Amino acid sequence: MKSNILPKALTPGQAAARAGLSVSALHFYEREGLIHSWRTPGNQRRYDRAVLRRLGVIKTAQNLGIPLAEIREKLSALHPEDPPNKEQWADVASDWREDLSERIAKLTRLRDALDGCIGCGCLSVSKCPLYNPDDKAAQHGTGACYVESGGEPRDPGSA
Amino acid sequence: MKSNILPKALTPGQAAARAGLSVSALHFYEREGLIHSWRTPGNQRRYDRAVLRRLGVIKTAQNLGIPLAEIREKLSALHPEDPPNKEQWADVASDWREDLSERIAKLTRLRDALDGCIGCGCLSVSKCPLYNPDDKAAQHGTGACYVESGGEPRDPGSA
DNA sequence: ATAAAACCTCAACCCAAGTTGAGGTCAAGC
DNA sequence: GCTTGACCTCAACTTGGGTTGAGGTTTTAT
Repeated sequence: MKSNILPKALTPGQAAARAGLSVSALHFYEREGLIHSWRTPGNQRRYDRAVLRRLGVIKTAQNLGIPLAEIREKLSALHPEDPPNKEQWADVASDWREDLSERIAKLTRLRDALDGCIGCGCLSVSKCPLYNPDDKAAQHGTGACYVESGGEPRDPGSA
Repeated sequence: MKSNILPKALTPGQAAARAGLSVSALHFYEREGLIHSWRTPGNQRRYDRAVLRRLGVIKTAQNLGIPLAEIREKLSALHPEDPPNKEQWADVASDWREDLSERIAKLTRLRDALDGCIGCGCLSVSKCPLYNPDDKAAQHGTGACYVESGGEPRDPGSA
């Protein structure tokens, strides 16, 4: 630690520590076009403090299972260095909000299904939604679709 | 399709089609000890119909981002071939239910945070929870922890 | 002035979760 | 009795998301 005043630029180590990531991950994200840095005369990376927000968003989104490619796409709406303006950010955020809501709904449906299973001894084939593929799914070929409810079937190749 | 009466044993192709998976995935799951089959005199696999439930559970859990290793662990509580009894199943299910609740809570926290961002123009560093790592996280070294709220810090090696 | 810590690039490796393909066998219909 | 499709094994490949290590440079602290 060299000082307590907020530095205007972050070294890789600082950025990594503050984002809770490894330096190699920062390199990786940069190669993948998710973040941006500039160099010192001695060729070392420096990051704008704004990178921390990007990293926060990246980490968070990843945590949700959103692949980096998709994160990059959403983030590409924001200028790589400039602080994003309100509109841009709002667009990204509301896009993700929808995504999030969908995921929440899906998990909630599943949890409810699981609740049913726990409570009712529904192993009797006819009621348990987790058991159901057995009886119903043969009709359209995909299993466990009760939890998808609107997702694309994703034909896995064989039949 | 050879007949409409429910067969007692499923061929790989049937099982795959009804579970919405590929045959190669079934092989893979079997190698990994998640499912079980027996062989015909001619060395071809046959699956008990109960495998469909297992596959449903596997697929569903995977959908939640639960890694196969963990799924295997939970499923190992169930006899590989016998229909699981109520208690066993309830144990597994309620375990997962908790997992699910946690994930839902996390996603919901994130969505709310995002909502705040959209509504309030909180790009001003001081309020936005997605922006916050910048200001707060330096205090304990991990970023974006507002959304973790209880997760382990997971020191990534450097500093 | 020098030693240590942090940094650089590049290539190779790791894991998970499968898929793909080669080369061969089994089973069903005509 | 033969062709066709489903099946078998085994090894290699794929993608995503990084990590590790070698070999060399820059920056910082004393």
